[in-house]
Amino acid sequence: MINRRELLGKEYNFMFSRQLLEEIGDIADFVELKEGEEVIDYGQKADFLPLILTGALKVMRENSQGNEMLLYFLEKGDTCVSMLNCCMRKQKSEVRIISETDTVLALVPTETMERWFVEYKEWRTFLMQAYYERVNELISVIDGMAFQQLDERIFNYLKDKAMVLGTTQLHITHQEIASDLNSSRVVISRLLKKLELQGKIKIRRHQVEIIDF
DNA sequence: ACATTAAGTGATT
DNA sequence: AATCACTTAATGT
Repeated sequence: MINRRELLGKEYNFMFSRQLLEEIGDIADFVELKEGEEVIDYGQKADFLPLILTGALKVMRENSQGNEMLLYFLEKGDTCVSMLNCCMRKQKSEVRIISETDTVLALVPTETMERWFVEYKEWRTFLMQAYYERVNELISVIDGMAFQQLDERIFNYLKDKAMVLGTTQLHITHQEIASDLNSSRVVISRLLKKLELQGKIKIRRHQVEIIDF
């Protein structure tokens, strides 16, 4: 087991009172995930809400034919509000969540969460804020799909990814980009080449470096 | 040396 | 922007 209090304090000190931090530390289930491990799958139910202490998660969405794409990343200090439906209202998950990096989560049981909602103003504020941020994020996802050219989407995707990973050197294949954006490898390769010619990125095998942040 | 996987190219829809 | 068919390059066994 790890220094859970220290980890908690690091991201949530300014958000939560000492008392609430204590409660989280006592009650939440702290889990460590390796990169690529699944938090929840489509159709699953959950009875917890994850607070992200370190690392990042990616939230995926798929259609009935099994085409899957990335919705957005979640970082330390975030929580996954799309799981609120899932755990509070006993709904099945509409998304799949996977760890993008090694990650530490604090899983808060539903009942506890509901009690906190009554007892702690900061907790209400936190959830409302998280909700607000996700709605905005989703709107930009829609903008991307509806109004942007694919090359813009790729570039934004790369910048997002660089942001959550904290590096401009991304270890990624063209196929992986294609999967996340629900496109095909061939067109990704061509558009990456175009972005490179524009001086925005640098392409190496298994790697894309962002130049023009 | 051979197989596998990633990436590049031209043509077509 | 997607798909097909094919080539080339890099990497693992």
